[in-house]
Amino acid sequence: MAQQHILDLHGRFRKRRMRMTRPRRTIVDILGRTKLHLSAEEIFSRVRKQCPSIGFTTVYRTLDVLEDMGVVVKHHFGDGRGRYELADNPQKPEHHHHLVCTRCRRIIDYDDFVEEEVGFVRKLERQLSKKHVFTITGHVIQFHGVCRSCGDAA
Amino acid sequence: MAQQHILDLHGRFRKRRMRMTRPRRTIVDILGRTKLHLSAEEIFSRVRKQCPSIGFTTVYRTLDVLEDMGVVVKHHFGDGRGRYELADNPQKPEHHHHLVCTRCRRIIDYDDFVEEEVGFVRKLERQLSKKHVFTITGHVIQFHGVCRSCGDAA
DNA sequence: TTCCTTGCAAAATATTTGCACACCT
DNA sequence: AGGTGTGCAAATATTTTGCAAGGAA
Repeated sequence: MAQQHILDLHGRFRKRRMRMTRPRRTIVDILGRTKLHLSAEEIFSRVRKQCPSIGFTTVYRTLDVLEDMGVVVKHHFGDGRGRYELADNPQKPEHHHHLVCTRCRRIIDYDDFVEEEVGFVRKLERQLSKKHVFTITGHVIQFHGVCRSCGDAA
Repeated sequence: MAQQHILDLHGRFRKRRMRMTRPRRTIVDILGRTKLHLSAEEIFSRVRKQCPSIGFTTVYRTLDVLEDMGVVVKHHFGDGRGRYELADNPQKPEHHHHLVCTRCRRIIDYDDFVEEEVGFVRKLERQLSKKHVFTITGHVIQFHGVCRSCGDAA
């Protein structure tokens, strides 16, 4: 819950003339308590445990809103459904690059070589942006393959 | 059609105990004639112009097979549908990194700074692979933002 | 009290599967 | 002939929308 104060959700919602409601609080809370990248369905099932009256639709709508506000980040890892994480999760580094296991679908957030990588990406963005007259607002960097457990099992 | 000989589809299918059929030929042909990243539906609609009897299901099944064979690459650009391109398209460089316009959904294949980028990615892959005991088989690198036309219009 | 939010049911999208028939080799 | 490939319809899976009722400020 503490993080909710840090995030100042209430204030951020108010600025948008939006209300702080139980579903919204619950969803942010759940995202703040996991290191995983949850799908809407996974979030829904956890939400129901805390508050069975909340519907699936609300989960989707809330995630959209939170994404819009920059509170959550939505990812696509190639399994056909969106996955969400808190943009600023106290449990994770602020580096949204991933290793994606194509067997078990596990996602590993890596935080190695971040500085080199960030430096490289920034430079590349500057160059591409200029050359293609393209305003870059974000990027996706993923490495796909087989994780240790799946590799061992093989 | 010429490329079909280059690709030696017939032989590659035979090796898998699979047959060279009209739908398969047609779909590869269509992918070989465009620089775009077509969705299954877009491919289907082009297929029908050449051969109206081919069904949607066949398009999906064929694309799966071709992906499996390494003839086509499937991409996800965040709009909820898969998009396909020939892995070795004579019309495009062999570099599957993209700029994705979040307004008009246009995809720009860039081929600038490829050498630096490939070098960097290889190095990163080696390091990550070792550190996380993860066998890397591929990667996704995309930059999202607003393309020139959409930016001008704004 | 205002009007933002929500839940439910239904719709919209995207993709997959079962099955009988058609077609390569 | 024999097994692979295909079309159609139906099933899945995921996400979105209409609308009346509920709830935060």
